[in-house]
Amino acid sequence: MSKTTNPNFMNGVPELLILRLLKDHEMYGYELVQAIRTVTHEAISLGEGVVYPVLHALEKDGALKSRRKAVSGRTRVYYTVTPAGQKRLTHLVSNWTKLNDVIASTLNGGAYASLAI
Amino acid sequence: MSKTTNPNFMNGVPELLILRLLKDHEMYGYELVQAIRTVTHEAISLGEGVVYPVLHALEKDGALKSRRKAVSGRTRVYYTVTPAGQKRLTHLVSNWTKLNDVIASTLNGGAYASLAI
DNA sequence: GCATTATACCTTGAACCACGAGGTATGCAA
DNA sequence: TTGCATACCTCGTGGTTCAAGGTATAATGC
Repeated sequence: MSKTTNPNFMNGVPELLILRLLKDHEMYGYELVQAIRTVTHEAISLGEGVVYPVLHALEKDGALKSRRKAVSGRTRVYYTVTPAGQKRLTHLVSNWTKLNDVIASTLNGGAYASLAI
Repeated sequence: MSKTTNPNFMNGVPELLILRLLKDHEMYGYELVQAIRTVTHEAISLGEGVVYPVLHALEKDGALKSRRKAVSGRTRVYYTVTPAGQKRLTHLVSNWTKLNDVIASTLNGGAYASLAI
């Protein structure tokens, strides 16, 4: 009777990164794709197929707000974080940090000592 | 033409935890399910539906070795890490650490300063 | 003596996310 | 004028994780 209560505990990292980057600067999708690559020194490389859907979902949820802006003939859609988005970001960061701590301590083996074997 | 080169960059954490725990002690599936819960202080709770398939896959890949053992009428399947599994663990840990570092530095905002804006 | 819980193994179907590939369109450089 | 970079988007696939179910034995509770 497996009783797990983690709703997909590892997911949502793209969302986390995107919210975090947008918190500092208003950005548009295409820019984000490259910013993530640059910021993570190529370690993480999210394609447009990941970024755009996340952006749309976050806006639909009220975590982001967008405005269209014409730049030299092309249209860019700039996104900014709403107060709701800010709250969501805080929550995601705290979750990630917690998760990370327990994984790190498990890898270091320290936590296992607490087990009664 | 999105060009991403991360084959599902966030996955494989259950595998990582299982290999890490088995490295210290020979364990059986049901025991692992609870060990993970205990070790992570309930932060991560992998069900049997996660653990058993991972165990089978790892054994099939030669990363684990199993032996059946009868304990008070019940049969337990104990798993140990093979040299190949040890190598795999090392690799997974290094990947996880690297990934983690870039995410952490992104969250801290330090990395963004390296962007030419 | 009987029912429930804990132990111990397992599989399966759905859900979800990330991915790659494709599609449209404009501007600029070779 | 051909190609590449910019800039937006969607869709189908695939791989993981999930909950829920199934089987069977031992121990505990009433």
